[in-house]
Amino acid sequence: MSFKAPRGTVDLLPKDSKKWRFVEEIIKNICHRFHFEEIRTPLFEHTEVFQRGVGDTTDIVQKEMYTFEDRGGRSLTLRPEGTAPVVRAFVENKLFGDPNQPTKLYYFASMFRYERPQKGRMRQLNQFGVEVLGSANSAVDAEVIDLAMTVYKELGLKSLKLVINSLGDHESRNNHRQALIEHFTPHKDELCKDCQSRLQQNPLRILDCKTDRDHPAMKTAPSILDYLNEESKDYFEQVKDYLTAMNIEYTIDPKLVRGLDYYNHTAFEIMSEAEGFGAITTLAGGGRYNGLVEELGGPATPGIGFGMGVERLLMALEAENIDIPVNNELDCYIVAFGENVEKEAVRITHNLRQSGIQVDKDYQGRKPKGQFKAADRLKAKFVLVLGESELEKQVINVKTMETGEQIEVPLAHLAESIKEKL
RNA sequence: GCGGCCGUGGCGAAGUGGUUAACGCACCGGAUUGUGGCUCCGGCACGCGUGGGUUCAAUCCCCACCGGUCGCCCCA
Repeated sequence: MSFKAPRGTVDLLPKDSKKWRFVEEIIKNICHRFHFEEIRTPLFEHTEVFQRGVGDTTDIVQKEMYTFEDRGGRSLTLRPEGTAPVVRAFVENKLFGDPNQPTKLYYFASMFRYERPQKGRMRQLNQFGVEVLGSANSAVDAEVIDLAMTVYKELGLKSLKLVINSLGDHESRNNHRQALIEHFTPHKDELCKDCQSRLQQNPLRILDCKTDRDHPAMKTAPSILDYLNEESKDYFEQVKDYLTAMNIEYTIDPKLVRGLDYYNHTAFEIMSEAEGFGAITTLAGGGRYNGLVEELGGPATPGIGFGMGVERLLMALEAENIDIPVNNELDCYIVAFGENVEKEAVRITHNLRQSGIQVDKDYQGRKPKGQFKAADRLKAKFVLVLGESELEKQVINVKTMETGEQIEVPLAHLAESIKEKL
C-alpha cells in the first residue's frame, strides 16, 4: 500500500522550504516597515462566513469550497480566501473599538479551493495578504497597492503590470448594473450559458467573460467609469494621484471586475508579463470592500486589502530567473572511528551544540572515507576528526575543508577554537 | 465538470510481442588498515501505474480505472 498526497496538494521539501522562508522574511520585514501586524485566523470557519462574506453567486462559493459537516452537525468550510475570516475576527474581537485606527493586518496562510489543479493552481494554496479596516481614506488604497508592489520590487521582479479600476460606490454600482442589464438583455440568447445567468445575478461579471469576449455587444457595453457618481469619481482620482505621487505605474482597465461580491471603489490586480509563465498571469488581486464589515455583523467600517499567491510569486521569480540565496552550509561535521570513540563523539556533538555551534555527524556506520565524503557533500566548513589516538591524547583534529589544512585542538578548548574560526 | 499529452530503479532516460529490461546521474563498497572533491573496478528493478482482455507468450497490442501534467471555466 502506498499513499500519495491528495490531488492539488504538494509537500514542501527542504530544498524549497528554504526559499519560502527567505520570501516570507522579506515580506514580513516589509509589513513591519509599513506598520502592519500579523493576524492568524482558524483554518476553517462556519460556512456562512463565506456565503455571506464572499457572496453566494461567486464561483468560489458555488463550486470551489471544501465544505464538511463536523460531528456536531455544523457546516464548516476550509477557508477559500483570507478577507472574510479576517473581517469576522475583526468584528468578533471588537477590534473596531481600539483607539488605534485604522487596523492594519497581514496574514500568511493556506487557502483551499476545490478545483482541477494545473500550473499555478492548487487545491491548497498559500497567500500573503493584508487588510486595512477602519479608514475610507484613498491614501490607504494607495498604501496597500504600494505594499504589494514593494514586495515584488524587493524580490527583484521586473515584468509586472498593475491594473486598476473603480467599481464605484453602492449608487454607482447599481446604476451601472441597471445599464448593463438593459444593454445585454436584447442579446441574451447570443451569450454563453454562464453569462445568461450572470445577467440576473451579477451582470458586472459578464464583462469578465472570456467566452463572449468577442461579442459585438461587449465592445459597446456601458463602462463603469461612465457611471461613477461625483463622489466615486473623485475618490478614484485621488487614488490615481497618490499612485502617481509615488511613481507607481498603472493601467486602467474598466473591465477589471474581480470575482468576489464584496468589492467597491478601488479594484486592482498585479500580473506577471514574464515569458513562459504559463496560462495564469494574476499574481495578486484586491480591492476595497466598504460594506463587508456590516455584512458580517459589525459596525459600518470601510476596508481594503489584497491577496497574493505565494506559489505564483515563486513561479514569477523563476520565470524571471531570479535566484533566491539559499544557505546550504554546515559548520562542523564529526568524523569518528575506532573502538569506543562513538560515545565521545556523541558527547562532543552535544557539547558543541550547547555552545551554539551547528554540528552533525555520521549515523550510517560509514567508514572514515565515507564520512569525509558525506562531510564534503554536506558542505561542512570544518571536519572534526576523532580516532582512538586523538581520544587517548584528549585532542581532536580540526580540518578546514576548503584549504585541507588540519590542526590539533585540545578537547577542552574545542568550542572556543571553532567559534574563533567561524 | 470538459479536453490534449503522459505513467519503466532514488532521479533522468532507452527499449522490444518471446532466453539475463540499455545507458547516465545519485548512492554503497573496493583500489587507498584513519582523511573529501579526480580516476578505475564492482554492487544497485523476481520489475516496467492498477485491474481485465487478446495471444502459445506482453513492459510493449486493446479496454477500463487510478494517478500526473498542461489547457478550458474561474481565479492566487
